[in-house]
Amino acid sequence: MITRTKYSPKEIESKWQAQWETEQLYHAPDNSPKPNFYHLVMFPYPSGDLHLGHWYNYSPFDAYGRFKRMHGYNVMQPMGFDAFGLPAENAAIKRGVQACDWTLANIDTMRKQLRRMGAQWDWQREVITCLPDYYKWTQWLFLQFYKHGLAYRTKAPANWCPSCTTTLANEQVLADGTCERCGSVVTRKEIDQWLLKISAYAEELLQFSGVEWPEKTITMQRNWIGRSEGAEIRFIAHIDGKQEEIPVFTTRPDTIYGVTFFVLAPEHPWVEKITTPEHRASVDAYVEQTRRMTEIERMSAEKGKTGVFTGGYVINSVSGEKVPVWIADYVLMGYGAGAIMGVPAHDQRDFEFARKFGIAIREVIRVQGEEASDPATWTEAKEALGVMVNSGPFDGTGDDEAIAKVTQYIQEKGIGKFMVTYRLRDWLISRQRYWGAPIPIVYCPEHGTVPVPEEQLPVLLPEHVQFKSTGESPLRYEPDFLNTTCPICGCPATREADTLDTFICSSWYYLRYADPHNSEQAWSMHTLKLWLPVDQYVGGVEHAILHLLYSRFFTKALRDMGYLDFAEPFTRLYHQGMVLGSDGQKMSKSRGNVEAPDVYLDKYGADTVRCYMMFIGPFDAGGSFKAENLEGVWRFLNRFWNLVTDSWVEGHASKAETRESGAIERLRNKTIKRVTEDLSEFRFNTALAALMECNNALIKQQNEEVARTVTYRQALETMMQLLAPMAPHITEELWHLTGHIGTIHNTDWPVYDEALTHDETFTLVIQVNGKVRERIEVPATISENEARTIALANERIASFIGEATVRKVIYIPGRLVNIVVGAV
RNA sequence: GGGGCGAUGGCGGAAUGGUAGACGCUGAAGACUUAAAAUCUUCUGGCCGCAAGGUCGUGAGGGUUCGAGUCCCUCUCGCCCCA
Repeated sequence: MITRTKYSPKEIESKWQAQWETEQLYHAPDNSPKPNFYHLVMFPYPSGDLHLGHWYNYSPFDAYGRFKRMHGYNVMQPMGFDAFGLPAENAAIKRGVQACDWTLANIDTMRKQLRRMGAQWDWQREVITCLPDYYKWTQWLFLQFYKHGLAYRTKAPANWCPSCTTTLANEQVLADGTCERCGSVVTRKEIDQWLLKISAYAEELLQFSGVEWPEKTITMQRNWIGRSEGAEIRFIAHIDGKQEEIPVFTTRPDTIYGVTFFVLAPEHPWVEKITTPEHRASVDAYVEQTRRMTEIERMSAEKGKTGVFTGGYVINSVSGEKVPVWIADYVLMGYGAGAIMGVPAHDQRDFEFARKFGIAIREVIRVQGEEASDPATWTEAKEALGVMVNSGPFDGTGDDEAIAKVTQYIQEKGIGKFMVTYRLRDWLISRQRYWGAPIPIVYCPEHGTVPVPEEQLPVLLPEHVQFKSTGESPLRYEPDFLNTTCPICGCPATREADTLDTFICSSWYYLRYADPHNSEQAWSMHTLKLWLPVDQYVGGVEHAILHLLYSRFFTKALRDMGYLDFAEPFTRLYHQGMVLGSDGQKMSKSRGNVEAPDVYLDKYGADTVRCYMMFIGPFDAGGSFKAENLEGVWRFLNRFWNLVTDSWVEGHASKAETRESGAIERLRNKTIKRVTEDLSEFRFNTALAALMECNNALIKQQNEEVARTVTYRQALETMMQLLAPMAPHITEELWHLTGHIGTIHNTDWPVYDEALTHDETFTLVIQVNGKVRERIEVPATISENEARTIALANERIASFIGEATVRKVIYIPGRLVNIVVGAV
């Protein structure tokens, strides 16, 4: 016997959150007898505000984790903070606060907001990447990469803002190539920087064995890595009387006889040597002009080709022909060899270039069956494979063997070789920034680059620094930090003043969650074996390339170093969609369509907001946030609350069942099936719809006799359990109100009997020529013959058939009869 | 330019090749109320019809099929990724 009460989420939600926390209900122990399930969502940047996007992402995620928990798994669902990065530094510069204080205060706020969700976060495993007990191991990992030859330092171009006198991250350079802060044109500057050799894993990163990832994400990574097969061919240059070789990479060695010019990237070291004095001025000007441009601008197809002649020539080592050397910005230093052979007839970009500068276009590949034509009349390059023509000894070599034949020829002659190149470049990890993990390297005048010994880690980041706009890390102006001694000889030495890209921090956090408090190691093999790889990973598709590729690289590299024993970090991956403003546009302050969840939390409580997020639509599709639609979910939860409390107010259930009990039991089984299947497949919206339907059906009968049966109450109890993953507070409260002991979240997920998931009758649809003409309620057990007979005997149907001849009768069990009639 | 995804009522969205529009929002009418809110009931794709019912209808156009929102082809528009 209970008393009728009003659903007041405010009271029950904070009550249960406190209770769960006291019991540490959501801590996943390492030594559970249950099977472990590692359920991970991408950790947030601590902006200090848990916005609607987070709610949209985390609500269904948590519901799925709870669903797995009720299936008997020891679910580890950790939460942490990706806490290094620019916003903290900008806040520090702008408002004079310390980056560390700002970040930690934000984390406190967000932790509170995250608690209000009532999600099953395992707070005992929290990681915060900006704290020394975490970044100590980030630094340690860097040293392991260094030790294994996977980290190296070299001069690399960085985005440089001449007005702010600082380097910028790629993300800070706007699409038009200007600085996001001051609007000046960003140029490129060569600086000594650290890189990780991700390219060494290019080939393996193309493999995705054993992972269940969205196909499009796999494709995006494959395209990003950009494997291409071809040949390296060396061209001959005569410099200062000496014969030199310049290699180029081409995917089309079969077009070698079509080379009519040669292009070097403006940064190519040979530019200096090959340029003749009379072209020096124009070449220098062009190089300077190119330096001001971003790669995006350079590669832009709309821009039109530019370039200048160097005055120099190289010799095509296959044909022996002498061709002019140009420089042009469409050739990038970072890809291939930084030089290309220009084959205007069969490469569109070369074609455009040749047209613009009046360079000859020579056809050397002809698609079979095509007539010879004058390339001067072409409007575009012919890139298709074909038979070699105008190619000396190779004339007539066909499609399938042309590339192989030429490749073989150059290998034999020693003027080139088969080669695979990748678009993927090494990962530049130096940031001339303060708020990141210091790179644990010391520069000694005697011993050069010296790694900080592991036992001296962490290299602590000073908490109070001065910011100057010199374009260098602020750490360079912290003598206490910068000045140290050489670990080898003890002489005065300087520390590396750059910090690590924050993507390094997030490339291994999922490993640390397995063993977050280990002060001896980054993790122990033992705990890793318990939890890794991540069973289910949820996060935005915007990380399809960077974070997800870097993490895979880390995993593979660490496997090869012997620190772990699996090849892929995330077994199953799911991308949530994006939640939009009520106008269907991306939420942004400038559009004025930003919605803060807190308002709705105060009004409706977390359960309603959670459920609404799931009800918007398919999880991977995203959708518009519409405040008025919260009402629907709110009403549903209230109706459910009232139904349950009213039902139990009546006291004990009656012993006798009624005629309707069977239908209730069928409804219960049907609902279990629908919700189970929907949640397994991340279809939270339809799972809720099924529960709403069930609720509506039970409400219809709440004043009938059947409402006092054990069966009816059992249906309500099942509903509490089915709803529990999505609305954890209200269901927990009702579970206890209705006399249950212990948390609903540890109960076993309801099971259904397939036989009871179908009604005893169904609506048989009768069609004539595919048009629905009649619907008849028939027993589920009806035979085909009976169904046909009923259909043909039906009066209405007879009138539709009229005098026509019945040509065919199609019967779909459990659904319909279609009578196909033709003219008399 | 290439690749991918999508287009269903006033709105968000449901639909193993088989009853299009579940579920929810909005709107309308009614009940309760001094009144309002909340709640409850009924209706809510267009057109014709008093009704029964008919008819059209899933971006456009073709095709396959007894039957197409669903499969195939062409096109339009939108979003994402790559260039």
